[in-house]
Amino acid sequence: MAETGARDRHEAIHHELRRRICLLDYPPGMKLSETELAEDFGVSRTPLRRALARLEDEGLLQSQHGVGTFVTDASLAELEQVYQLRLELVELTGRLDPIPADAAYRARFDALLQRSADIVDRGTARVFTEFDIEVFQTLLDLIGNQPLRQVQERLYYQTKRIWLTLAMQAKLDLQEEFRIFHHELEAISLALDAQDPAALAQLQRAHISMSFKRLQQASPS
Amino acid sequence: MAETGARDRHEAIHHELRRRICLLDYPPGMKLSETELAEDFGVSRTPLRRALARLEDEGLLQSQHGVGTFVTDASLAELEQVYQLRLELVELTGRLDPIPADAAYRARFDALLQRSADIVDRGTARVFTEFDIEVFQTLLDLIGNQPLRQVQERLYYQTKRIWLTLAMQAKLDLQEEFRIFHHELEAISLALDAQDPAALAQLQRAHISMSFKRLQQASPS
DNA sequence: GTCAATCATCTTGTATACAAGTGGCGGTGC
DNA sequence: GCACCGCCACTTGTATACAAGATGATTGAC
Repeated sequence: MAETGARDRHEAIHHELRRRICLLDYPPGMKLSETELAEDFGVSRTPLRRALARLEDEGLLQSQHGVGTFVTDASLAELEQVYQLRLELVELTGRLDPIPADAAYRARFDALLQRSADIVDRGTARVFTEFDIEVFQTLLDLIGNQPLRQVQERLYYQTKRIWLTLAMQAKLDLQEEFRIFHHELEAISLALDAQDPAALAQLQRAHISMSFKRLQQASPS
Repeated sequence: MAETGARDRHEAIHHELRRRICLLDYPPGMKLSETELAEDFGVSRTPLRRALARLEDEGLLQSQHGVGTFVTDASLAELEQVYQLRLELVELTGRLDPIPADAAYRARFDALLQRSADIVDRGTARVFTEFDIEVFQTLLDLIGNQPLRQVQERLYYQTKRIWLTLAMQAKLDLQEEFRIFHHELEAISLALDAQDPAALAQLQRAHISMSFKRLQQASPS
């Protein structure tokens, strides 16, 4: 833990902003004010700008001198390559140093599975997205290859906004989406019990692929 | 081209520092001075620190409050996961939107092939590394999937230092390394002529794999 | 002599003042 | 009425002063 403490602060701001962008609190095209954000987080512009710079490197923001800092678009067409890469990478998570799930992890995942059932009954698009992020972060812990884990995380946040965007435009059948996701979690739970990381990865790949197909159908091509 | 001009300056500094780290001008463990670097580039610490922050995110630097900014180690053991991931990713470059090589590109590559022959005769470890970077950048232009290209570039600079480190410790047979690399370029040239991106990717994968094996044998495990 | 505490000096991290740049608003000439 | 020019408010980018932190030397007590 050679962390300086400052690094933690940067990470916290970066994570929070990334979360807000992903949940469309800051929708695509929105102009962000550096001074306002700095006040929100109780820091000056300097450390805040470090977080903004990283988000810009990650493709979630774009700054223009003298104009403003804007949330980037999340169009399916532009992010199709990201989706295709995600498909391949998630399959790699089953082959490159997969971390076996112990009893504690399975208990943790079962808790998620329980909550998933609730969401099917009385969930909203936003609650579902928050839950999806939590599930994703949990599944990241099974990736032993650290650089692969980092890339996966980056690509996830680039593409996840699309689902919520279409969902809020009522282009998606939420009940159907919730039900499919719950089914995916049940399948993953089986793969965890079977201690078969490759199968787990292929399950995820299949669902990402199908989700992408549904988004394509819902999106005005 | 909405680039503000400032972005270009950041990129230039980032690229130059990355190059110096990769070529061991700044060897692992070296302490970098922000003020000195700022003077070198003719800017203040503020924009320089943005480049340093990005290099830290990319794993090439590490800063400690009150102590200094240090070049990270490039041990084969720690970067084995990066190598394994590179193996898989380079294979993907042949499947995800590969860009066919036109006549102009083949001419460009042939020029590299010519220079490669010279290096076999009278090259040094450093000249070879500079050339390797140039070849790598050229091959990047065949990757149509942009996020894949970005990840490839990041991982390359993380691992490339290892070769030069071992080479300067006289742990590698330079003549053999040069000869093998020239052979790889000849094979790649054939794949370009054959317009077979998948074969090209597999050739690269094979050579990365063999290079990794040689590094493992040369490294004191 | 040895140990410990304090201070000097260096580093990175932060806050703030200022420069560079953009866009809009209004005045002005016609 | 309309086109054009200049000014002004606002934003991001940069430079600089200052705070926080760490290391090593130095000085003092014992």
